[in-house]
Amino acid sequence: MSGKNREDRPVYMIGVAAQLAGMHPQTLRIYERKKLVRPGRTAKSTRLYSQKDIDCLKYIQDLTQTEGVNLAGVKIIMELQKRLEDLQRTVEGMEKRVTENERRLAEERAAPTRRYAYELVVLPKGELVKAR
Amino acid sequence: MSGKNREDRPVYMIGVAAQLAGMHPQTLRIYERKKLVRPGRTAKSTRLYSQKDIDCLKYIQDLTQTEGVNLAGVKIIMELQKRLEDLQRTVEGMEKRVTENERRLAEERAAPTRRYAYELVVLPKGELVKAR
DNA sequence: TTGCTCCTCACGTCACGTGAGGTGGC
DNA sequence: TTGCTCCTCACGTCACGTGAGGTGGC
Repeated sequence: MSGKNREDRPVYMIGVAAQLAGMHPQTLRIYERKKLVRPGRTAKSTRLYSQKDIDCLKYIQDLTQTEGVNLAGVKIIMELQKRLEDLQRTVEGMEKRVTENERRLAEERAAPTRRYAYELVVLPKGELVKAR
Repeated sequence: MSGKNREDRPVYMIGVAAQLAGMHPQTLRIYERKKLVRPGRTAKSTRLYSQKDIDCLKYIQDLTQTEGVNLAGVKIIMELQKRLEDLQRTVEGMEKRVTENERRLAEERAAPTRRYAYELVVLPKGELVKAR
């Protein structure tokens, strides 16, 4: 993976970002102070927002306008969402492991003879095995 | 499992519940209206709070007082917490399944000879097996 | 009767969004 | 210069907790 993809590249100045998100520029400054969004900065300290930041702003807007959540709540909700997504990925990874293991286990049980037969042929030519 | 355990039994009337949670009784009524807590009711519609309800009230108090979250936020946070706990239980169940399967798989691989040896002795007495 | 319960309505406080006012660099 | 950026301060609105006021059943 490369470090930053297109979505992560900070490109919009605050005025454009605010317009894209349908918000007041001052609101974006408030959100940054409360650490809800972390735009990049130019050397001259002008804020630069990425597409990901814009998406985040829209999500915050949904929580505050539609759901009526305040900013303290938004912060915690976003953290929980992140933890949920991480855990969801963990579950998916484990699901793969479980089905893979169960497939192997079934394989191992269905065909033990085949494997053993191979182990038998490594005996020296002409030798006999006596059954009890 | 029995349906209700000790924690779930609604026993405290609103005045006692409010005292235990360190809140105003009226606040408890507000929380019920917003569906943050669902106390039981007597036939005469007097609210009855369980220990679980009291714990829930204390959790809400922590979110509102310490974290500054409003009630809309509390509602969503509690839902997310529940989903996280459910998912956490799923992960634990899967972990058990993974380790159990991997143990069996290792067992199956470490001792194929033992199992095959058994399969060999079911041959009729005195019969011979010729190696290639 | 006392002390609880139920409810509704009103007020004070605080969070937050909007906007004004003044600055500085492309 | 124009239009952006940066910042701080102030005001209006709304959510929510507190409490009053009036009711009814152990």
